[in-house]
Amino acid sequence: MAEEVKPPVSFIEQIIIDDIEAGKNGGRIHTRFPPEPNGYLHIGHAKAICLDFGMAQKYGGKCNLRFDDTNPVKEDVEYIDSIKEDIKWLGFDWEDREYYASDYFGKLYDFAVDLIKRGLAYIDDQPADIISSQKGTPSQPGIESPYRNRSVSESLSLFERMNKGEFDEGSRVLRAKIDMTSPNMQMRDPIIYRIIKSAHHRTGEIWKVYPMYDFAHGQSDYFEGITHSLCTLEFEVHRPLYDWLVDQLKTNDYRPRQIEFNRLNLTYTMMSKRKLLELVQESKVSGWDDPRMPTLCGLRRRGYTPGSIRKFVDLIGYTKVEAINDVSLLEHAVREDLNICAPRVFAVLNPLKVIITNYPEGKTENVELINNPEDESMGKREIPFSREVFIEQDDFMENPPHKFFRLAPGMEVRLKGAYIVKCTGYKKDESGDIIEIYCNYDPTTKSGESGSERKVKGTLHWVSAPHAVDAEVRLYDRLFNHDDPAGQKDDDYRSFLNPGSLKILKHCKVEPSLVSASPLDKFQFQRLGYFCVDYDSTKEHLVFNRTVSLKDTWAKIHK
RNA sequence: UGACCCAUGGUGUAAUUGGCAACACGUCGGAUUUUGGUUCCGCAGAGUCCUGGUUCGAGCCCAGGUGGGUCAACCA
Repeated sequence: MAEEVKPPVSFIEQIIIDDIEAGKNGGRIHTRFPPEPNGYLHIGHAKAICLDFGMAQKYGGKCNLRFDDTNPVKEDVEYIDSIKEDIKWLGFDWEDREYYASDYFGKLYDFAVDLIKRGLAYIDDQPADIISSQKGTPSQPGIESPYRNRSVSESLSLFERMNKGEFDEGSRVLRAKIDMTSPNMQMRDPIIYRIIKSAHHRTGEIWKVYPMYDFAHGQSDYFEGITHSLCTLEFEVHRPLYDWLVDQLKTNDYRPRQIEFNRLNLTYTMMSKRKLLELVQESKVSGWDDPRMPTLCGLRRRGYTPGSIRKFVDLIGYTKVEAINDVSLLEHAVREDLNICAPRVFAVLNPLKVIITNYPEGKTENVELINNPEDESMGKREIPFSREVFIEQDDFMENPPHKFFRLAPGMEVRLKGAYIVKCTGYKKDESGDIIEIYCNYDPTTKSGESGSERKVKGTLHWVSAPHAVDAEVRLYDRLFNHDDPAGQKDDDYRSFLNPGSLKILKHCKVEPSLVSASPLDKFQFQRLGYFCVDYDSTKEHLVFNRTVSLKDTWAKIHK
């Protein structure tokens, strides 16, 4: 019937398809994901991971994991495990191809020596500020260093002595000899090696000189046989340098190609590693895995599924436009995923006691409930029902507005899975707060039995009071109340922190089946939202995190 | 006195490469529903940043503007 609509491919995927057809690099597809081990992965990295691993997977290629560890002062082993865990969690596998830029320090050093010998690199003895001032500005050409034309043998011996530790950090650098008048600043004799005397997490004290990013990345791609080196837009101006270096290195037809795509930006979210670190250090959040953080460990703790993140990334696509994606699309992706896989349970966040006055005292009966109407194979369960139940405070109003399909004096509702009840009265305390509701139930209306056909407007979730289990529920909302918290020149992002981003509810009542739940288990609290068990949770003290609320048409109408 | 990149409904992407601007999310209606969820149906919403040019025909090609972004770390 329906026309076969071929799913659109991104411009990058189109290039890959074309390259395969043209037989470029022997028709091979080989990508890499190159994180720097200096922080935790966030959802922006997930976008890159899905592309790097996804393209390899789809086109019968491979994707390497390569830690870009060229700067020992900023990087640490501590991050390596978390990065690997997050990639696996997302559902990708680098098999045995776990590499480090530091694996290539020897080859890189040799290549640098080779460039010096070919007159394409030289040692500059000037300090950083002088080199910087000679670089010119984007609109003015730079001027050449007085050391630019020193002899090959002098550069060679200085480079060797730099690596032996004979000189102080910052006293000399190795520069590629390209073009100080290039309109592209990256080509104005870029620094390719600098002296660093800190120990490296993998190579220890062996090296005293370390390659810069530009001198490591493209060559590492080349050494690994990468065909498509995918990175974000800000590296676009580095591409001529990437190509220049590959040109000096290549010996046959093979060459890696750098292609840039747009970074992920999300509304009400901040993606800068540095600022996220500040939030952690200033205790604005509980840590890198605070459920409000856009880190993968934060999203995981919040209850996001790997599938929902992949789905989201798939939805937003890859282009060269600097876009800001709406978080509501991410939320849509989790709801869609969780709707299929999360079992439904009853939990009352703000309990209000209902006494069913005509129900026998001391009686308990079990009622049967479907675990997930979207998936029959998830089966059924029984929960206890009795004379006293808790309902949500929001589900009762003394003076209800039009179209309020819940409980109010004289009104009838169904307690889902159990009986239809009618409100006969209520009690207030001295301060006027409603503390108890009285109802009559209709014994002929039990779910599944003949009298249950009768329709009522509203259906409420509930928990039997004597059987209820206490739980703590953490309600999370967006961390910032500005849709672009980091993009405001005149205001610090901290001024946009949402004071209501975390509300802790201590005395929630949940159905007894939940005591056996373990951390990261996901549920739909019926009529409320999706929740998952927090790491802090124990059998004695249950803790749930709200992943995302259900869509709430009533709240919207009523706003 | 620069170079490079980008510009399509509110948002994100498409458009068989020059042939009636489509999809998703969101919004707004309606149906179904023992979740005000889900599902289903439907409406509204852009004539493709501007000005010219080429062409029978331009979102797509060309020229010139405008607007936005990136580049001046011994960071990646």
